[in-house]
Amino acid sequence: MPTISERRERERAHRHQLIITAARELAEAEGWEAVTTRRLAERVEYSQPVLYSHFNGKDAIVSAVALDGFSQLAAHLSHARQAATEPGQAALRAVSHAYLAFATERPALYQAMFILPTDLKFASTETPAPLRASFDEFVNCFHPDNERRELFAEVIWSALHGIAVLSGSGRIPPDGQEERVDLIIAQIAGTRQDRQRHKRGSRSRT
Amino acid sequence: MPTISERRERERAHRHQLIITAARELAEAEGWEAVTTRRLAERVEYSQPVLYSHFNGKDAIVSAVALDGFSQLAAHLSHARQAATEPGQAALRAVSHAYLAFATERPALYQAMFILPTDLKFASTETPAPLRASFDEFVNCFHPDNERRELFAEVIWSALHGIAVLSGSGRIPPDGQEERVDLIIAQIAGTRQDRQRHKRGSRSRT
DNA sequence: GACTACATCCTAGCAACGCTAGACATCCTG
DNA sequence: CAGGATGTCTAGCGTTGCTAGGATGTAGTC
Repeated sequence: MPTISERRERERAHRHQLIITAARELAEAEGWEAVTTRRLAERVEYSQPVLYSHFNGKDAIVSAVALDGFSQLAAHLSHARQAATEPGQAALRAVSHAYLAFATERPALYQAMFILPTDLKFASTETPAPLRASFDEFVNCFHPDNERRELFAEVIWSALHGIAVLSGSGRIPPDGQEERVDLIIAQIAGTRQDRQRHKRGSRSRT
Repeated sequence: MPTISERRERERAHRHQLIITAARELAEAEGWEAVTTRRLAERVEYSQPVLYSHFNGKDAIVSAVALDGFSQLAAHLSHARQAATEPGQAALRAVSHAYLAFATERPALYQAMFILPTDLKFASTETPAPLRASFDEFVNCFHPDNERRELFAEVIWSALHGIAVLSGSGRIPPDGQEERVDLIIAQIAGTRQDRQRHKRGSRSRT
């Protein structure tokens, strides 16, 4: 067993993660426009080319940060959902608030996940697990018998994302978030959803 | 009467608009990453510095394109709303579909309006008229007596924006848009609003 | 009509960007 | 201890947004 190259591989993996966290921290401290390959290299105390031995380019680094972010988001949402006193609407409310809290408290990370161009594959067979896990937190707020729970999850997610990004960029007033979320949940996950159950087949989502 | 400098001012205004449309056309043809100051200057057949005599920088050019876009969007939505056979939910449905159609058919323009960094002031006293006009198209789908019509409009807009941007970037499957919009409208503007009536003393139909 | 004053526009260049080739150093292997 | 592979850095390429300073042409005055 080549224990010697194992150590190298370990060090390499460690440095890989170091780059990712350095990029995230730099972005969270000064914004993504401040994350240049030079400054990032300086921060990890290596020269620029080592970045390219780990990632295909800057976009790949952003993608790695985003993927990390999805893991954190999935954990965050999962925690909120399981902390809810009861499933159903209460869980959905908890997850939704957790989602918006994540978006507002970590804007740079959220930006990497949803706004900056990344290489991540969404909604396909090669979708990374953390992405799917985050999405499933919404899906699992609905009853398994609900054939349209994925559709509901998509819509909820979209609405929350819209609220997050529009208020984050000042397109809608930043205050009153609470009110909007409450309205969405009341309308989407209110009693109506029970009536939907007997209708319509589901769409396919990979 | 300084007819001589008037002509200059006219020519200058004409060139101003020329730059804006050239930027938009270039973005729509090859994407915003292809819109560089050099290529744009070449396209309007002037040198780079003239761009800076019209705009403070590239962001200002993008902002001007975005502002133009909001005028088009407002007209587009207004047309759809007034073409609706009846006000209320039908109008909201028409406006929503028109909004998503605009977003998908003119992705580059939509990107300038909502994703790229711009200097535009939203949701403030100095909000440009076209922005407010676009927003009001949603507001006007609800009955004036509805005290929460602005809130409803914000939520509808947010949800639509979320759908547009998430599917546009492949975060959710691009097909099934129709279904999502239908769901949102049904849930937001559907029968549930009747329940709001006895709760808040208002009704949302136009 | 010549001269000054001014506005307009372009050539040339700066610093910073993402990215890469090739030289240099380091380490394991035989 | 040599040889080769591996890893890292220096240096530089092409492009970006943006700007200084000179050239060119126009307008106004004697």
